[in-house]
Amino acid sequence: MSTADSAALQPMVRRLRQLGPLDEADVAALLALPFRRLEYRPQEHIVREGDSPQRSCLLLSGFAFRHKVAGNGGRQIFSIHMKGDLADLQNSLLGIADHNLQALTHVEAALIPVEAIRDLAFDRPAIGRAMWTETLVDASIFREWTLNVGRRDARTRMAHLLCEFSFRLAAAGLGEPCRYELPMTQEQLADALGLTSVHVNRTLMALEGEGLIERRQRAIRIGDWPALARAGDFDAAYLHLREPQPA
Amino acid sequence: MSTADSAALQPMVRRLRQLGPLDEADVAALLALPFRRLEYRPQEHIVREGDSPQRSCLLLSGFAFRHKVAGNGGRQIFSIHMKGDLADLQNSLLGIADHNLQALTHVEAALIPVEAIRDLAFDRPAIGRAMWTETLVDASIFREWTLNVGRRDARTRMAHLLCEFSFRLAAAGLGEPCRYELPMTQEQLADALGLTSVHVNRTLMALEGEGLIERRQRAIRIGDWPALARAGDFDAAYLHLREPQPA
DNA sequence: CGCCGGTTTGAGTCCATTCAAGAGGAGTGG
DNA sequence: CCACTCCTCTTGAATGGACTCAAACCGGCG
Repeated sequence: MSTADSAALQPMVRRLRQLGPLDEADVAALLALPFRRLEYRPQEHIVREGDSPQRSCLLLSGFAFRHKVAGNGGRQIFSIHMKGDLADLQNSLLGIADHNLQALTHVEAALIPVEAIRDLAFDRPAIGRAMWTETLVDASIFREWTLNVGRRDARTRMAHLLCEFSFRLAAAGLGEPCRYELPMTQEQLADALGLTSVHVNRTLMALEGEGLIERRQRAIRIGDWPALARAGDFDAAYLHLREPQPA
Repeated sequence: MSTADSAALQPMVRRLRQLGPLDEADVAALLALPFRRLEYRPQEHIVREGDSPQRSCLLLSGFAFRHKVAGNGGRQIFSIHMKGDLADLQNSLLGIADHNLQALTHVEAALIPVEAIRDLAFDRPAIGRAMWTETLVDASIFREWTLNVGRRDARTRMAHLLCEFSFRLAAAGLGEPCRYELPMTQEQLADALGLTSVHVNRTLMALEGEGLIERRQRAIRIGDWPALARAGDFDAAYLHLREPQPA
């Protein structure tokens, strides 16, 4: 456990400040949290369903995803996490993990003891409020994904995901909204959208054919943001961000 | 605003105690919360997407549901709420509602000012923790529903919903787990499962044909709980309850 | 060079949808 | 008490969006 390089936790401060105001003492307390740095390789599990983790995971770089596997073998991805996200904050309160958290790319993480998080959340109301809000925004994203999977067709789902990802990358300070690297295989996209990888492929080809996006490998370029947002039935309200909307 | 009949808030205490330990002072503080009683008729909106509600809604009797409507007109229901649930606790922290809360049946509710809830949550850690946990369990249910809609076939989805409902009714102290009144039309079931009402009907008929359930109007009898749970790929872990499993 | 994971494409199938019509039940008003 | 209406449930037939199976292609890498 180390508090040496406390500036390492800066991405968390940035993220929490999007969710609620923090004063300097709050920030200092956050940066003083004890943590342990750890790296994960692509596909490596960070938390497994059934675990009782004693640390919560802050992402410092790379991408991770949460998912669950149904009895028939089907996998459903619930969310993609990026720099600054407290990807399993819920495990600080719920004793037992009800789903998996897995690295999507190479990941650098800071693991923070759950008691330290809990104590801080209840000692400093502004921090507690921001953290609680973080989990509420998570829930809002889950609802939107349920709507996506339950009531939208493949084309709309795909466009919606591309918009969300663009939006959140920009909010996390990771590059321009209209040109980014999608860190997922088409099979992983399928598991996020409730489709098969074959159909994801056809859908991407179709979106490209319509001129809504361009692709080179996994690099995405959004030609016409408003058009893609329309195609994806995308309204960023559910992300509860205060950042200005991209282009 | 009244604190007269403070025993009215008892169902909330019962529910929060399933989520975390509360001492007598906590319970007294909860029961002393100011609130206003209000009734809603079936289909009446309690909170609308875009609202900024100043009260949170505790259900005293009846059922309510949360949902959102996609651009194509499709509606997705995210959860069903019952006696004791704080159905829009999230609106105490997020300024603006991102989805609708609507009465399913006739509803009696206690509306509690959001500042009173926030103050209590941060003054009394045990209460704050239980409330935060309530929203985390909500999120867990959303994830399970995403999995349901994204990766399970109609039969499995339907069986899963029947199991969840049975389970939660029992936990809320509303009757036996194997015989209950499902307070939804088949169209509402369809919107919860990401199906059409026609297919919901065929699916229910099929489940009945297999002998997994019996129906009379909307009354459901579960003949063989373990069999239905198997058919529904149901594992109650995601509800994070401590109650004993029914039969 | 040859493997390997990921992507692309084709053809046939199926689960759920759509469209449509009829039956059942509860409530209302004459 | 019956006729009428409205809503929900039920059933049938045809359609379609996404799936399955399978093969070929591609780029990166040892």
